Amino acid sequence: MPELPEVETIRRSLQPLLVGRAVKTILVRETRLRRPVNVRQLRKWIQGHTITALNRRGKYLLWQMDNGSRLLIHLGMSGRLGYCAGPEELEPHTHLCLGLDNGAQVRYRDPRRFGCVQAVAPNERCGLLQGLGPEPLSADFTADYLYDALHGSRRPVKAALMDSRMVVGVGNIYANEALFHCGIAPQRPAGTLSHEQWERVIESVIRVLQRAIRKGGTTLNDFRNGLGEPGFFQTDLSVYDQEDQPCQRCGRPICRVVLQGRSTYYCPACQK
DNA sequence: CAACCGACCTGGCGGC
DNA sequence: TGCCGCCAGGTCGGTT
Repeated sequence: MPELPEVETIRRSLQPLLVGRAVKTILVRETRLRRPVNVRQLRKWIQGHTITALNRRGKYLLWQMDNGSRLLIHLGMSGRLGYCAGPEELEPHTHLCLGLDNGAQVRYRDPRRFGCVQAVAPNERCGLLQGLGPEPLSADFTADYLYDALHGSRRPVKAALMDSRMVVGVGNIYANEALFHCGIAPQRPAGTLSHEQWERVIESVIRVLQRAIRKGGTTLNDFRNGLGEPGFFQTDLSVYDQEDQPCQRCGRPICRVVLQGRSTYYCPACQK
């Protein structure tokens, strides 16, 4: 479900409600996520402490606590975080409930259980965050960097964009969309792009992510922000899930192929 | 070693 | 109506 714009949307919706609040109770109803939830660590480092900031790194949400620890949450494919002001009925697949000092709860739901919830001790470096590439909306995401890093690479440019060691936060939807907007074919070997083409790729990635954030993310099925509200970027999708639909630029049908085991959409006429 | 591929899960949908 | 196969926004570890 969530790529960078969706995680950022959740972050922005929850931040004003969480910062300054203490986590009083932690209820873990299911520990079998992608990696087992370590309940002891959660109680030790998170329970009883106050949230000082809500940050994001790629697709990870990072709750900064006043003792220097962090609560790291990844939503996988189907994860949701929801703020409940009152004692609403628990929805299915609610694996974690964090009770706040104002009586509200933050609930983590994840039917497929591909997500991750982990407490990181103060000053501990978290393995999951090691080796991540630059943020696409930061000054580190440059054509120089990508041109050098992918020089000589024969892997498809789309695979490179979706590799979190290259750049974080770009998933299947936005990789497809960005490549359409800069006119580069997804299967094009990354090492064949010129410096100027990387500049256009970067410009497209940034623009599509920013527009998606402005629209509150893409709700294909079930994405909701922390307040339960959907996003609206799905109406702006140019190629993702648009097989056989006319290309916006040339009118020829959008093609779907499978690349790296992922559905890949593009216009063979407009993208070279 | 870069690059590919299956595995991890549940739910929803289309086809028969 | 119901069953079956396929597909899904993401990683990661093992294999080639």
